[in-house]
Amino acid sequence: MNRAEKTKYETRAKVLKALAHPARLKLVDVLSEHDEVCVCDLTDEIGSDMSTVSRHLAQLRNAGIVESEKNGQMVFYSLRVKCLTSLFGCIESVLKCQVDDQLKVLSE
Amino acid sequence: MNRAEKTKYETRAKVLKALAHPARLKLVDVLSEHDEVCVCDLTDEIGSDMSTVSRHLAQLRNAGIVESEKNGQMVFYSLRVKCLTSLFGCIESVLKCQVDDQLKVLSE
DNA sequence: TGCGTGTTTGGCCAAATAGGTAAATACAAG
DNA sequence: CTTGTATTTACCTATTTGGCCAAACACGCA
Repeated sequence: MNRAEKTKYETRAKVLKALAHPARLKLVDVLSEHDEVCVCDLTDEIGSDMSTVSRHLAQLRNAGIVESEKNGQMVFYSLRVKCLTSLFGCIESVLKCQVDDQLKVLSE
Repeated sequence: MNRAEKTKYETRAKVLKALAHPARLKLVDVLSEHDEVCVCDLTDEIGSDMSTVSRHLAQLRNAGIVESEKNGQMVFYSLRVKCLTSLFGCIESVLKCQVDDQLKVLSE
């Protein structure tokens, strides 16, 4: 891998890494169903400490997946990318393959 | 998050985690351009130790993204999922947003 | 059987990640 | 200015990850 290629895959990996955590996937899911959600509400959805949720959100923001806007003493997060549905569709098809494997093994 | 929801996001995260590494993204890219590739050739492409590449491939296989078949003393890997192009398209659009941000900052 | 090659695995270490508590910051209201 | 609420950050600890080397395996071939 040369320099350019390396950075290409590194930047892609950075985005995927930001998504590769159950709590952050849930956050993206919740945000895809609402326009803007404050950290306190997201904290309720996740069920972890608010500091933990805040850090997860910061990771998503660093990756360019969400953006935040302050309003009074609250911070509202929203999705920046709308294509995540197709992405999750792909993930699901990977999972479907796995299920098929299971069934295949059981029927042998 | 209840039990069912939790496992749902955990399984999804597992797939994303398997993809979230530059070397593994490169592997997927190479495999998407060929039918079957042996570990030795993939090792040349990545430029790491063969043991390292082997472990990366094992992770992709555990996630259901690739499959392997032994032929003689060589092991050939191939992609199981064909929709990864659309997935990478989505990643690229996230990256494009980031570039737009950069330009916006520079023009201010 | 023994040798050479391709692949995987075990052991180890350095670095990154996740999550909690507590402290710091920001803002609104009195 | 002080108090209370929302959010982020600092610090600490436990766990996971990535990578290399060496050893183990698996197979083809003499």
